Order: sequence, then C-alpha cells, then structure tokens
Amino acid sequence: MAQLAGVSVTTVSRVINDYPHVSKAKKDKVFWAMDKLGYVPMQAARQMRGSGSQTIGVVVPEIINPFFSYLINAIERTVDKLHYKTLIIQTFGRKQNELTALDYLKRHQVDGIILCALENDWDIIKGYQKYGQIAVCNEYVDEDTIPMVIGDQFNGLRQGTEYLISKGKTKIAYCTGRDSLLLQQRGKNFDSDRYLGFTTALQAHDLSFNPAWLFTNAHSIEDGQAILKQLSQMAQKPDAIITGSDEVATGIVSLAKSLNIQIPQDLSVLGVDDQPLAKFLSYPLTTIRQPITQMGQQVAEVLIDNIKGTTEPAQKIKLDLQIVPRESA
Amino acid sequence: MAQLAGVSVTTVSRVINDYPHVSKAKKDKVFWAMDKLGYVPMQAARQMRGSGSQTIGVVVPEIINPFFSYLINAIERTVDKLHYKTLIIQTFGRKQNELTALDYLKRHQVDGIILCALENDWDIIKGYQKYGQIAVCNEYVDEDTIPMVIGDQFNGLRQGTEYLISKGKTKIAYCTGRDSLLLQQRGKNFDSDRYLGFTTALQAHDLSFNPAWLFTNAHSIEDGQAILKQLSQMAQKPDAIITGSDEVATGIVSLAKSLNIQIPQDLSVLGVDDQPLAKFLSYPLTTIRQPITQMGQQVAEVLIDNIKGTTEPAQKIKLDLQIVPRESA
DNA sequence: CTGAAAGCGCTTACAG
DNA sequence: CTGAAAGCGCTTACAG
Repeated sequence: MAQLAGVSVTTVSRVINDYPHVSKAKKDKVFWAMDKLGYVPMQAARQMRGSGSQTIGVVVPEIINPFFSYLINAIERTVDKLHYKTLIIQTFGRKQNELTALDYLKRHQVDGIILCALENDWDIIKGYQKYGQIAVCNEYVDEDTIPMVIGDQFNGLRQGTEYLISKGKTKIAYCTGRDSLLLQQRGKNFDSDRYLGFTTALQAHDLSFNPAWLFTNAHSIEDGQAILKQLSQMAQKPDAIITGSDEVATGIVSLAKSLNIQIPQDLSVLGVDDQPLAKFLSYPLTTIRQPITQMGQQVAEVLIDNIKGTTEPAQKIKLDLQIVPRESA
Repeated sequence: MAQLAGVSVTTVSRVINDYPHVSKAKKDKVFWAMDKLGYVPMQAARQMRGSGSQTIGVVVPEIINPFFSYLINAIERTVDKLHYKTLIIQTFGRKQNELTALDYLKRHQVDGIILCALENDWDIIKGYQKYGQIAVCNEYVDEDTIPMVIGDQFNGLRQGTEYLISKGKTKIAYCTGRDSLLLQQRGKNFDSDRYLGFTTALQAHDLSFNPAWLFTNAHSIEDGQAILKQLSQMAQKPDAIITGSDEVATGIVSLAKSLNIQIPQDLSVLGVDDQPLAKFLSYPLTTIRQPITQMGQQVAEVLIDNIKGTTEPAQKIKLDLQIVPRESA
C-alpha cells in the first residue's frame, strides 16, 4: 500500500492514526491508495504493538436474559458512535469465565471492560486494573478508582413498597436472587440496598416483616411458580409480594388462576425490570423499571472517557428507577 | 517463559500447539513454567502469523430478539465444548455491518463465520469464502459449497395451516416480515417455502387465499396491533391469522379484548418461534416452534468440522418445526 | 528431538 | 514534514 501511494510505511501509519504533521499531498495519496486497494489495517498487528484495539469487552452472565441483552444493546449503540467495537463475553455465572474476560485486557484484545455482573471477589478483579480500564454497571463497587453506573435500588424498592402500602397492602413478602439476605450500610451493596429500601418503607408505616415470607434463590419463572405453591399452603398468607425480577413475577401470576388466588386482590405481585413482554402477560405486571438504556449509555461513555485518559476521579452514577403501575398490583 | 523452562521459544511454541515430537522432559518443564508464570499465549501474535484464532464469528440482526439470543446461546455452548470462542456481531439490518463482520475472516480475527441472517446478496458474500469458512443458519442458500442449517419452513407452515383448518377455520390471513411475497421453487427460499407450505395446505382442502388478507412488513408487537386494527374494519373478515412471528401474534392478542374480538372463536392466532414468554401471555400463544437449540448446535458443529478440514461436501441440514397447541388458536 | 533465525503487519523512537 | 530500522510475540521452514 505504501508502495502504491509512493510513501513510506511510516507515513501510511501516520495518516491512519491521524498523526498531526503530514502534508496534504501525501495524505491524499495514501487515502487514494487505501481506497483503491480496499485496505483495512490488521487489528492483530496493532494490538501486538500495544496500541489500542478500539474494542471494549462487555461481560454479562448470559444474553438470553433480556435485561442483559437490552443493556448490551444500549452499550453497543453508544460505543459504536464513539468508533469502538464491542466484544460480548458471557460468564454463565462461572468465575473462571470472568477471569478469562479480564485476561483480554492483559493481552490488549480490549482497551477496557464493562462488568455487568460480578463473579469474583473484588480483590481479585482489582489486580487487572493495571492492564486497562474497568467499569462496573448494575453492581455496587466501593472503590474510588472504579467508575460505576447503577440504578438507585434503595429508592426504587422503597417507592415500590410504598406503592403496595398505598393500595392497602400490609403483609408483604420479599424475594431475593441470592441464597441469603445481606445487610450492610446503605450504598454499599445492591441486594442490601434493595432490602433496606423495602424495610425503610415498612417502618415508615409501622409495619414489620415476617421472616417466614422471605424467599431466597428466586431467579426464574419456575422459581416463581414454586414460591406461589409454598405461599398458598401457608397458614399466615401475605397479601403482596416483591419478586425481585419480572421472571419470578411471571411465574407467580402464571399459576394464580389454577391455585384460585385472585390477583391483585388476594395477592399483589410487584416485578422488577419492566421487560418487553411484561405488559402483555395474563396479568400485566406492575413493576419497577430499570433505566437500562441510560445505564448502558452512561457506563459506555464513562469508560471510553477513561480510556482516552480523561483522568478525573472515577464517576459514580446513580439513576432513578420508576414504578410502572399495571394490573398485577 | 522459554528462559524459565530452559528451552528455546521454538520448543515452547511446539508444546503449546501439540506438535508431535517433543520429549516428555521438556514438555513437562514448559508446562511447569507456564503454570508458574500464569502464561497465556497472546492471540494477536498468533493471528498475525496466520494461525487460527480459535474464534468463530456469529452474525445476527440483533440480540434483543430472543430468537437470536437463544440461537447464540446454543452456538456458544457448542463451540465452547470444542474449545472455540465466539465473537458476536450485530448487523442491525445494515449491509455494511455484515461486510465488516466478513472482513474479520480476511484479517484472521475469526476462523469461520455463522450467518444467522443475510443482508447482502449472495454474490458478494461468496467472495469471502476464500478467506475462511462460512456457514448459514436459518436462511436458505442454494450453493453447494456452503453448509446450511434450517428449520423446515414448508412443512412447519403446512402443518400449522392444517391445524387451523382442523379447528374449522377456512378464512386464513397471512403475514410476512418482508415487503412483498416471494414465490420460488420449493426449497430455494425461506419466505417462499413458508408461503408454499401455507398454500399447499389450503389447496388440499379446496380453500383459497384472499389477497386482501396479506400483511407485509410485519415484525413487531406494534405491527401486530396495527394489523388487528385493519382487520377489525374489514367487511370480509378472516377467521384465523398466521403471523410469522410471536411478536406479531403478541400484538394481535394484546388488542383483541379492547376491539371486542374473541380469541380464538372470532380469530385464531398462530405464532412462530415459541418464545420463552409465549405461554404466559394474556392468550397463551399457539405457535410453531423452531428447534433453536438444535439449529445452533448443528451449525456450530458443521462449521468447526469444516474449519478442521473435514472436507466433505457442504452439509444441508433441515430440522423439523413443531406445532405447540395453546389457547390462541 | 531441538534451536537459531526470519518474518507476519504494524507503531514508535530516532535522525534528518 | 518524512523515512529507515527496531521490535511487539508468535510460528515455521531450515538445519542439525
């Protein structure tokens, strides 16, 4: 290509990389030759020189979960505008896969990584910061050097609970995806913040939480169905349930009719996420919407800012959740 | 690393690549050193030498469509077992993005590509075959050299239509995602095969198709809603509709109640895909299920076979679709 | 069975 | 403003 353009490879490299001092004449010749040959620089060679890959890695548990596919979508559309590409990595919940993803940083396969879920302890992940930029989305990280974009779980769940109470509900059950409930100071942890939002609203109305109404490991539609079956056999039944996800809510409402439970009269069901089909379900889901598009966009912008070296203190962005009233509550 | 192991880099390379003649002693030393240093070979350097990237590109329109995210999921789990990685590329329906994806073949970024949708004319895509393996999934390609895995659209739609007829329906409307109906010899084209399956069933029962009941460009939930509105104002109304996708079906059933249309009595609605939430909708969808998991698995296996040089004639695999009877039809 | 050397396609001091 | 040369981390003839 340099030959066709009649310049040195050095000059070609310079025009490709927008190096300042190149004469217009040579620049034009290079562009002409590039066009003529359909030349595209080989990524691998650039990576090997340690130059940027113009790629950012997006690590998610799995893309069949609509929350994550929509998040990826928002991220990809944003980085695309900034002339970056995206490498999607699924962990399937395995620690090792997250580590492999972080290794891409070490090998210059990606310039930065967005973690949309955390599998490994933070102490381990931290060690990869020296190889490239890391940002976290939808998880809390209490580390000054890491940019983070999250939904405001505390206020989202508080408002959701207030909403149920305003509808006259007083016996509210609670689901979490984890295998136990975690309690920390506010602002430190995703699940803890959710639960604190829930109990804060309860306390404001002198209500208390019955531990028998706590359901752990609740992820899927099937989990939701199992939960409703348990509920239906309790002597003391709750009159509302906060499900932690639209999947679990879907499972619950799907079985209500056959168990002779009226929704929302007997049981109000509150989802989280506002997935695309939530409003078309047999009972359109009242749910707490997460600002997925904004989350994806902001985390992508912040990360690329950091890659480009805008070295201000790491940003911590908190976005509002929003109650979407429909029929299930 | 070679230094630590006390061998030449040549030997290290040979160990890593399973080259046959290396003494056990040196091999062990290399493994020991690899482990000690946490060494991982740098992809970029291997790619530059033209060695394989152990990566296959998966090109889809967009991952927020569950059909494609589930397909990717199946592909990824399969290539993972075969020690390959996956690079997901979304075209968003743009020809240029598909070409960029194919360029990865040229630059050795991927060893092969699975096209799950076709944006460009086949003549253009064909030109990339010399750079690496290409396989097609869920689209018809009439080219001996290209492996292809598809669902049997003809029989799927034929059975779906038969099902509607068996329920007493005779006035059946038809939707397509394209902007026009294409007719070709059977086995040549995805949409044509669907339509042929439909009309073949019709003819077997001496029924005919009223062209006023053809709806084009039907993709989304909103499209489905628009279609139902049109239908409701027709003098001659159909008593069933084949929607071409669960999204369109969802749009139709979502509006039925407010337009005073009884499903399935007044209008039977038949979806295609069997998306995860199809059975939880206000009217659980009767739908034609595509064998997504098998499709993904088979196309991945065939492609990797070809990459490894099992140069038999390109396989054409056709998988059965399946009617899932529920309440919408 | 093993190693020294060339080369893949780039970028970056260095020198002019 | 421009170019010759070194080097990034690998693999692959070539020679032994």
